[in-house]
Amino acid sequence: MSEVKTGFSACCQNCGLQKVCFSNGLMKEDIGRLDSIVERQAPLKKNQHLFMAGDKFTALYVVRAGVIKLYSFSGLGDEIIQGFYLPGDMVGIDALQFDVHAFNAIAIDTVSVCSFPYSQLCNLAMQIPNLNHKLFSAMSKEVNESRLHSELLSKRHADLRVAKFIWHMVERHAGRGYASDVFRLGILHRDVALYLGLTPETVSRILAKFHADNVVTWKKRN
Amino acid sequence: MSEVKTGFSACCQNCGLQKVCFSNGLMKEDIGRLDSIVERQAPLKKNQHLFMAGDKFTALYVVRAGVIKLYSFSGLGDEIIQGFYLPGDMVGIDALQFDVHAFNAIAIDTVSVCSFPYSQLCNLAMQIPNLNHKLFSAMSKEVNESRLHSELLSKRHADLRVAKFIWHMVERHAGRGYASDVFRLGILHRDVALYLGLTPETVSRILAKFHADNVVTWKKRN
DNA sequence: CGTTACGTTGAAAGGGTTCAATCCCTGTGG
DNA sequence: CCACAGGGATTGAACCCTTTCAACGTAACG
Repeated sequence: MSEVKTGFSACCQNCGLQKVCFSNGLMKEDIGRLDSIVERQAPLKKNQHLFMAGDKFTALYVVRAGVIKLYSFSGLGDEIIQGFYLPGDMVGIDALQFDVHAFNAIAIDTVSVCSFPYSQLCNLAMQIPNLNHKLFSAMSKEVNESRLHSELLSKRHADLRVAKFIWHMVERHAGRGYASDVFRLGILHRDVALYLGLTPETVSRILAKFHADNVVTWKKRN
Repeated sequence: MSEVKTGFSACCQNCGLQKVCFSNGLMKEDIGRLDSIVERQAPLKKNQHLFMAGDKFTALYVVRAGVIKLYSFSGLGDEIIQGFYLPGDMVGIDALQFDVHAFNAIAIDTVSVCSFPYSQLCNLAMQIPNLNHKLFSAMSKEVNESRLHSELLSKRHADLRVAKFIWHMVERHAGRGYASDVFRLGILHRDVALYLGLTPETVSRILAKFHADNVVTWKKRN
């Protein structure tokens, strides 16, 4: 779906996502070694799970194309959305604490991922200090993203949340070199609402208001 | 302030926090090596900063006694509280992404911390696979805590947020072996409110309601 | 003993939720 | 090719809860 050039990356060296992948900045030689442990499975279809809460932890993933939604359930029934992962983002860090996944990860799109078996990744990291640091950095990034989410949720006014959310998505797209002023956001209003702690109706109304003010234009476009 | 037995831990070996510290589970010998790089400075006084946003990253910290508040500012003026760190918790992970601290860390209490200079910690981690894994695990824990915070904030009803917050604090105290049904929560209502995305007034009202229902009792007690 | 900072309590106002009805788009099957 | 079904988006009106603003109470500290 999303207009991503996957770049037909049979290997890391000519992957179009090098600038956003955690491998960015490693020496060519080291990237090669990393490449040798990557497993690239068949793409996930829409609504297929990458992993589910409770699954045993085996590997860290990097999104290659599409969007992954991380979510869980609270108390009874209500879904909580923790984040959306775009190409280049690392998924699965939640499982490192207990060797078991704490959340569910589902494909919103058709999604393909690079899979890094944890034990092998660890071995490699022990030999390549830079790689180890990159992993730390990626995890720190995950923490900070999550804190940003908290910041969003603590805004009292719904329009601020929506505005910041859109802005954040624009930035992430820009950081990936995609056209950032016009892009397809393959995320349901329902999911945006859940992510922002709002209802779909509210999101709809606010977007309508933005539209009226010509801040944002449509056809699933921004 | 908080009735913590600091245990006069001149070194890690006889520290009372071993069970909650990230070093938990390492071999005695390795803990010794870890101990050799720890720096234990003079305690922070109330309202003294451990680090501030923008500070260069030099070390990871583990709280030994007291409570650290992690916070930042949004847009203009309004404070956002990201979390409270109790003894045994690791602070400073936010800085790993860019080698610069993203948030402010301030002492709520009198606080003492163990400081682990990052470069030395890294060196050590490269030699002790278990230690490296513990670091990953600690970061994952940080991510998951943060996601829990998001979950709190996405609750619509204020009383649920407060209840879950108290419950979470009770659990954390219990996990540290403190009396979990009666403890001193050295956190201002103002700070609780900010952490929960509410106003102090609302928190006050809800606590009063809980009190009336005999769910929670007082004198800064639970 | 007065000052300051924090907590409580009250009443009014505003904004988001809720529930329900309608619309729109996509995909399906005749 | 068109009609229909179904999921999601939109819109409307009433309600409810939190915020806001203000005043008052209270504990700590010099």
